[in-house]
Amino acid sequence: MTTLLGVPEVVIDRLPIYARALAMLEMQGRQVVSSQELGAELGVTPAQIRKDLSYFGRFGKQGRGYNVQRLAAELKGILGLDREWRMVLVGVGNLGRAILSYRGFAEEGFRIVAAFDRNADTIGETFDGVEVQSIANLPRFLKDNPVQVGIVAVSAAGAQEVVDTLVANGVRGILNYAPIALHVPPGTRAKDIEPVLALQSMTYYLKGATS
Amino acid sequence: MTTLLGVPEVVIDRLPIYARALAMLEMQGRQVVSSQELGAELGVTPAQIRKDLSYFGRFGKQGRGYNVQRLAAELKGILGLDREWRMVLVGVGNLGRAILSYRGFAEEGFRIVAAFDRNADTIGETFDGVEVQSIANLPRFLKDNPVQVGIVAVSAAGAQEVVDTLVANGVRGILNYAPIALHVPPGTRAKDIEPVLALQSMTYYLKGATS
DNA sequence: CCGTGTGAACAAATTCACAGCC
DNA sequence: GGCTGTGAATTTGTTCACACGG
Repeated sequence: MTTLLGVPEVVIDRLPIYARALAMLEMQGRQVVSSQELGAELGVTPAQIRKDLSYFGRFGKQGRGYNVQRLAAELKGILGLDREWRMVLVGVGNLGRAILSYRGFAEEGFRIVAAFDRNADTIGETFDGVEVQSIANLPRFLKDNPVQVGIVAVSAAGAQEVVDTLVANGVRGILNYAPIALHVPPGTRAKDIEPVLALQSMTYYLKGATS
Repeated sequence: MTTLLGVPEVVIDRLPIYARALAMLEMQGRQVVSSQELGAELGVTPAQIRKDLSYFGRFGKQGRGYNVQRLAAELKGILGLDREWRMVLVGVGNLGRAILSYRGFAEEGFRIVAAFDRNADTIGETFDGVEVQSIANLPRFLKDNPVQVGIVAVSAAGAQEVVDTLVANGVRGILNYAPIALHVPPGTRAKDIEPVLALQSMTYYLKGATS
């Protein structure tokens, strides 16, 4: 039981995985689950689940396990998933359009409220109900509208400048699809979505295999 | 200096980041770089870079640093990026189509050689030069063609079955876009691409912020 | 004098193992 | 008897600090 501010980031990164599994169990009508079962499902040790949860409280009952509905709700609360989050997308090329059409964000309460691009051909067009604005409008938009997360889907060359604009206008969460290491000030969170990097480390292990 | 088989996975996961930065420096015509500079660029300590590299050899020169071209080539060799990798895509919905149209894979030597879906309306259509086949063809295709990686872009409900088919037919690398924890046997590598999970842990830190 | 490579020191994360409660 | 919650033990990963070569 450490102070709330001191929860290791690896723990925080696992909580959404637990939350997702619990939501699934909840849908299946499951009432109770043990750390044993949850761990088997997720490929995690039961002790790790119990330890992770212990940072935030005592949610289980000895001899029984965890109430699925209760724990699911607790985790949502801890993570801040009991509210809607507003995001802007910057970069509406191929990748940006795919992001706009992806239903998974909205389903989990992450709403893309505006999209920006610098390409004159794209500005003014509408994709999945979002009209693309000039990137010149981005600072004003951020001043006038609450936005918590910026999705960066521009090229590596343009990404840092976009991030600087987002950060300068109060956006403290960045979801980065550009293939570059971003620089963000303390207090800002950036997460990289990098399928190519994932493949490039996987190949190390596949090298030795047949085929 | 540990045995090659014992390199920690976290180290392997960082190598592609180094490789990418070095490729960039190389394009800029840079000859030499120190762990200091590289670390500043990537937000990593110089000691960590040196330690990571020391698992594989001695690539630097005291007092000088690393030859950019040489180190870039070494890392590519270590990771197995000096060859082409063949992948199949399973699931050609919205997400699958976005993956097919993504140029980033091919640019780094990862080629999607076939795509499969179970939806009769989609089978036979062509996206970005790849014709969609019935998922019933998947086992035969894998027997007849060398494929190292399977990209899973089906729903959570269908993902495990797809993975089982891939694994049963010799695919040892899985790039998973489905929002579920997969079960794979030892010797198989699975990596999850999960933008929603990334957002859901980010919100923990954003909760307290203004706006 | 600069920067690598690396044991040694340290810090972080995971797992163990068991007391306590249902 | 079953399973949580948690200190203690262990393992894993990171950083230090310096001998050595250029």
